[in-house]
Amino acid sequence: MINPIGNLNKIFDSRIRLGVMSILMVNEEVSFNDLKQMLELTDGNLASHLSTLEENGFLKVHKGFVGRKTNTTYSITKAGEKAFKGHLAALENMIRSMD
Amino acid sequence: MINPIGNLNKIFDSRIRLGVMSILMVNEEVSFNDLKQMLELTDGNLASHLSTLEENGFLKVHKGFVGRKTNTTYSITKAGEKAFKGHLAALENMIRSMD
DNA sequence: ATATGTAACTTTGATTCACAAAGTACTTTA
DNA sequence: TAAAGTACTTTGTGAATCAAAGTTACATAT
Repeated sequence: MINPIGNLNKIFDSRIRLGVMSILMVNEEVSFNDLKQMLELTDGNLASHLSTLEENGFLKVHKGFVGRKTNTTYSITKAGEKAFKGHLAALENMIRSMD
Repeated sequence: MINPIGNLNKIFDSRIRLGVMSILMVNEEVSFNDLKQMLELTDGNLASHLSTLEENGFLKVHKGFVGRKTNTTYSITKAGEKAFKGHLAALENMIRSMD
């Protein structure tokens, strides 16, 4: 591929999805509310980006409890990790291999 | 800023504008047609992204000739370089400073 | 002189995306 | 019982993306 942007993953063009993935790369499991606060998003906005990532098989959802309150957490899948690493590699490649 | 995506530049959410900038970071001057071929874009699509970058003061345009044919070239501005470097730093920060 | 070609756009129109705000269902705490 | 929290979904609006076609201006070939 000569085209320097051809290997970038379209899913990660979104800064929010990029942010979610980068958080999940270094944190095994993160709750909906923590993501919401870290990224300063409304519920609806976060939920829609999370479902895009889930539909693409990049993360998985765990519905549980903290004490008696519902608590949904998210973690990255193998496929998500692979795709995200691939995207970062493409970014690095684009930036450095141009000379 | 705690929010890991808060320092990303919105202009560079677009893969195409990211590609243009990364090309112009390492090539002093690049023609419209070269950009078009490198990024595999239609005229209109490239032109619109270029004008967004220009409106933001990130690149400048030189209208010249090659022999007798018109030849428009683009180069990065100081502001563009600064913004792009800032964006890359924010990306790196986001990816690495999360633990 | 006419037609064809090339460069660099602009315009148009359709589709998709992003986002806030409001609504929903369920539970919990005061 | 009322208020608040969790995790959504729905709705509506505006913005962004893109291909395709049209445009302007010059160049070259016939």
